[in-house]
Amino acid sequence: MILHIDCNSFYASCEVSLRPELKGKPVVVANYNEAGGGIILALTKEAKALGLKRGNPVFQVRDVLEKNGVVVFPANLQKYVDISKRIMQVVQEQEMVQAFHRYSVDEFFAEIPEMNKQEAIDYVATLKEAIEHGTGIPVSCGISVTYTLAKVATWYAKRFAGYKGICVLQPADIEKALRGVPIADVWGVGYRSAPKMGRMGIKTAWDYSQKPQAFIQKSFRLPGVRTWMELRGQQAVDITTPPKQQSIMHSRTFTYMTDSRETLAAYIANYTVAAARKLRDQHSVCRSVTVFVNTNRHRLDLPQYSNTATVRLANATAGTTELVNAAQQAFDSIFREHYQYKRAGVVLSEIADDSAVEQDLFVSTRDVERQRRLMEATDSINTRYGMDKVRLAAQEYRHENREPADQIRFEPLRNETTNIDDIITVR
DNA sequence: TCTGGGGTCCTAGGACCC
DNA sequence: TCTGGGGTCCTAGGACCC
Repeated sequence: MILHIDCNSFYASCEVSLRPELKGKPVVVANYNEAGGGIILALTKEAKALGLKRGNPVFQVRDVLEKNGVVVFPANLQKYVDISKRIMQVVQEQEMVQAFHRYSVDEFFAEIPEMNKQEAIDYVATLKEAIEHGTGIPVSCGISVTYTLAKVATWYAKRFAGYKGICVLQPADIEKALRGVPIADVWGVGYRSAPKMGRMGIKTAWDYSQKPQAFIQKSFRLPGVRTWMELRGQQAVDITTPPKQQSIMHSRTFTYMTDSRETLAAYIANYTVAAARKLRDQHSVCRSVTVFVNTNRHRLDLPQYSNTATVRLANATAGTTELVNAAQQAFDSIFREHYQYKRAGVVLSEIADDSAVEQDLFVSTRDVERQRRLMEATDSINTRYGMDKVRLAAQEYRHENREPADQIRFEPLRNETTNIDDIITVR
């Protein structure tokens, strides 16, 4: 049987677990942005009760936030990853858990032995209690025979208080359960396919599962067939993640639009430096560098332009200077004057282990070694004294002189899991 | 004024080959 | 010049996930 564990309002729960006095209060986590906040990423149920939703731009809901004294935290991914790993530890200490996977920062899958419904509920209740006691994070659990059905079970566990956060779907329960789930809420069905399915008369997960396979194949291709099989109780999804990441991205939406080539080039350099650092931290090298730029897609009154360019390197590398050079080259090939740019980013791909670097005939091993030592030195200086204390000239740029926005109040950024100065005190 | 960031997988179609 | 039939490889873009 497949067990799915889903953390409730994960980012918000993390903040509340470190600030217990906020329990029962409306709390949201939003990504921080100097212009007045980005979008809401997670909210407690008290915040949901105020009508707030995931994805709301902060500026649109500031009145609701302020009037109700909602506590707003800036998103702190590293902290959430740390807490996620602690949850993983707790689960792995439990008996009978096999093939355990962390699917995402807030979701886990495991296999558990066959047992009857009541035994499964009792077993998972113990596990759920261990997680909540060990980390302070409330979770919902679903159990069924495939990954997709286990997620359907969790969908019920979250929605109906009667389940107390645990729902088991046995084969006999599946038809009734699928009849109650809108097709758009099924794992693997996104915002593009759901309306298309609606026009075909597919309203629920059950409707989908009853279509002929050939029809599904023709309309929704392989991913659609996998979802179809899973809903019919046959495992078709592989959730094991590749051991190494295949691409590393760093991108940002700017506070203000800019048409300046120099400013954009400096941003690109910064993003490349950040991505290269991530690459080295996982002991990898990459062979291609992709740069993209976008204008503001919400400003339909302005001319739109989006483009992307990839530069393939002669040799895989993790050296900042080489990667920045490649990124600048890619950027130069797609930059166009007179557009108001709003977003840009860098993607490193064709990633491999740094132990298996092919040697370039034309670069001496001495140069490679010097480059490696330079990266080690800059990384350790920047780790100790702060980001970008040592940087490339290409990263410099003039800050645009703009009035700071009338900002909503964010909680101070605290790193309780990684910074000794921020550690919590327990009495 | 202000609208996120980081990923994976699949496939159609172009560009080649004989 | 055009025509057919049989392939392979690559890549941009779409769709999905959190």
